[in-house]
Amino acid sequence: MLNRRFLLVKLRLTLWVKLLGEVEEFFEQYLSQDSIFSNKAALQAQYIPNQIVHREEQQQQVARVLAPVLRLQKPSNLFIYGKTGTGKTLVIKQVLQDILKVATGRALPIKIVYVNCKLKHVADTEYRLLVQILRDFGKSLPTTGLPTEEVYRVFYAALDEQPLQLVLVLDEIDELIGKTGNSALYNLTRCNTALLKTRLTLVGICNNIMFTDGLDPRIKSSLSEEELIFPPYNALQLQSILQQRSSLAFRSNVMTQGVLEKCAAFAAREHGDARRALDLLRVAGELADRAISSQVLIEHLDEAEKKLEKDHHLEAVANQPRQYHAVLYAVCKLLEQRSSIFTGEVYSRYQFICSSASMRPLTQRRVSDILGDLDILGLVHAPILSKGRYGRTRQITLPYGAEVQSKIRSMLDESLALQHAEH
DNA sequence: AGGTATTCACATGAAACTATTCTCTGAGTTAGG
DNA sequence: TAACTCAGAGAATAGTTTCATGTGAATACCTGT
Repeated sequence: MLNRRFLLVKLRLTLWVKLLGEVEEFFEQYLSQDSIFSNKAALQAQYIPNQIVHREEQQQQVARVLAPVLRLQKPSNLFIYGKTGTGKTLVIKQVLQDILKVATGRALPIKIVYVNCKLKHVADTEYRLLVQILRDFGKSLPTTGLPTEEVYRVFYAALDEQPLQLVLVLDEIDELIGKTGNSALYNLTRCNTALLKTRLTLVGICNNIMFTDGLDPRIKSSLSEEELIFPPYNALQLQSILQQRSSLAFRSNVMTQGVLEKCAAFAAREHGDARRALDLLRVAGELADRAISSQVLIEHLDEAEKKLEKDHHLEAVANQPRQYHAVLYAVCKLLEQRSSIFTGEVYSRYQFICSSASMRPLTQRRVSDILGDLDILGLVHAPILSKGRYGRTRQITLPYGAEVQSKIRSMLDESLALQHAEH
């Protein structure tokens, strides 16, 4: 008995030492090879390059609209539309940076506040938005508990402490409206009537061009005194953007023929999203680096595309609450047997799963919403289908391959910790 | 044959409710002079 | 008497439930030829 144990321990130890040897060897090799990156940050979304290619015109226009601020006159409010990855945020940040540079040089009382309204629990409600802005003024307020009026009082007081030209940039403003309705924007657009010394200029950025349709016309007219649309990049433009960034990010001669072209083509297919193109290139670079290759090859790019898609799905699933997991699990289980299913079936399976995971089941109304949410997240495909006399429901399928599916299923298994096997 | 009424199985909207997190306020308690 | 503690009220917010209404096309039924 003791002998056997000894042998087992010895075996484990040798395995470990062997593994250690391999890992060590990998590290040695990794270090001996120079990284193919020279400045990886240049491929990240936050990076602001010195020159923004294919957006010169928009840059000029934004600058022209906001220029009066330097003469301490209030510029028109500006509204910017454009799909994700069309350079809206980049352009506005660049222009504001320049304005600030000139202003600080001449000690002009100009302040710029940038808020991303999408950030959950940070600036996605009227209250939180104000608190977030106030933080820029060095005032900290509780995250809850105060009446909104009180927060406004502090807000006005802080803004009016001394004469100031304030430019407030609200990125992804549609998120704010979606959640809180018109009131937040209405109050902000009317801010200038309540302020004595300070002038507030609003710059709204939004991905959804249809967004203003549901907006109160009064807000709409005051918010979009000037409008600017950012068109998507085409494949050629994406290519030159990638060219610019890759020359900053990678060492010379790292790119093989055709990688940038293919990368641009991938992204152009998805409505010209430059952010996605850069992500793709970065991941391809990382994969090449990890494989201790001295060049980024087409294979790395293909692999990167798969990895990005898989990571995107897995991350999205991991971030969902438990009830969403239960619904998704019901969908996965039912789709093991059939190619498409309907809401009612999902609900009854979901109830069963809830009982085996000892969770209190939600109502069908709520589950219907959850299915809609999962559809928006791209975790299920659930278009509404009318079956004539047999009713109207969602036809649900899964939009990803078997490999991702099984990963997701095991992730859900773990999260739900189902006691009795759910077959 | 062609028209229109019905029917199904949910989708969708609105309002109300619940639970959580947090601040503010004032009453009660305690410690120190 | 000042400092501290603690419960209760009030507010914002997220997540749900309840109730009511809407929806689109297959099918059933009716009408006129």
